[in-house]
Amino acid sequence: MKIASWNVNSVKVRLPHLLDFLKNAQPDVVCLQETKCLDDEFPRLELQAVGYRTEALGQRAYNGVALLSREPAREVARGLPNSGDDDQARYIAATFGDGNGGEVRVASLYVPNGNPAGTDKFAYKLQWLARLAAHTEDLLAREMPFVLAGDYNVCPTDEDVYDPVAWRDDALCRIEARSRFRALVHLGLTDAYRVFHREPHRYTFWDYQAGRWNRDEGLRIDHLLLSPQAADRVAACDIDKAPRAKERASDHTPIWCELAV
DNA sequence: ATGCCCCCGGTTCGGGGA
Repeated sequence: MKIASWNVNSVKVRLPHLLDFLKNAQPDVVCLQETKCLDDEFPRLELQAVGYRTEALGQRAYNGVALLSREPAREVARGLPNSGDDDQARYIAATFGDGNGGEVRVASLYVPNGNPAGTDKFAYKLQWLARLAAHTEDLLAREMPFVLAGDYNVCPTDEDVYDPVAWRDDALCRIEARSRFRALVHLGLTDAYRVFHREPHRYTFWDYQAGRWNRDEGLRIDHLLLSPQAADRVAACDIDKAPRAKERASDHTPIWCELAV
């Protein structure tokens, strides 16, 4: 089962690139972030025409997450279970069959950016990561394969950013954000990318400004975190840089992993 | 030090992104 994650920065604008990605990468499940559209504006028919079903949690203009899949999604959860009165569209999860009698729980999540550090936005980011960790403890108790996929807006180490000094006080690199991310991972999750790639300076995001893509000056902030049962089955993981090179690209590019059945 | 670029809608600027 091939599972991909991609912050598309508007699913409507990026639809041609998304259709290309589906055709070229042939994923079974795709986790989207920053869809930036209401659910009834989601381009479901165009995706259905190439064999994908859609489960979406959107809002107007900002945020928005979705799951695309070849097989039907079951037990769809919209929003973190412990989200209280937080109505920002940042989490959707569902269970998918692996085609061999097994099942995998997949979440598409979009952690708040949190800039500038030290503001209420930063506090919201840290609180959101804490809520995600609390929910992850419940998921772990189920002892099943699951993948928490998405734009974490956290650059885990200085090896994951082109200029750690320039970014040290950014909300993506701040110690508090890294600490919350580490606490999440240390519950027992595995960073799928680092199972297969140990080299530093591999990125999933390149800012639109200042020619960052052309200089390969980016950050690794999109992650696939695996439960122990999923980590035992992971057969491959990589970043697909091709979509970022296109005209009118998202500032993020897809990351994917393959779980062996 | 700031902005560069991109997307959205209350559109022709400001908010948010990261």
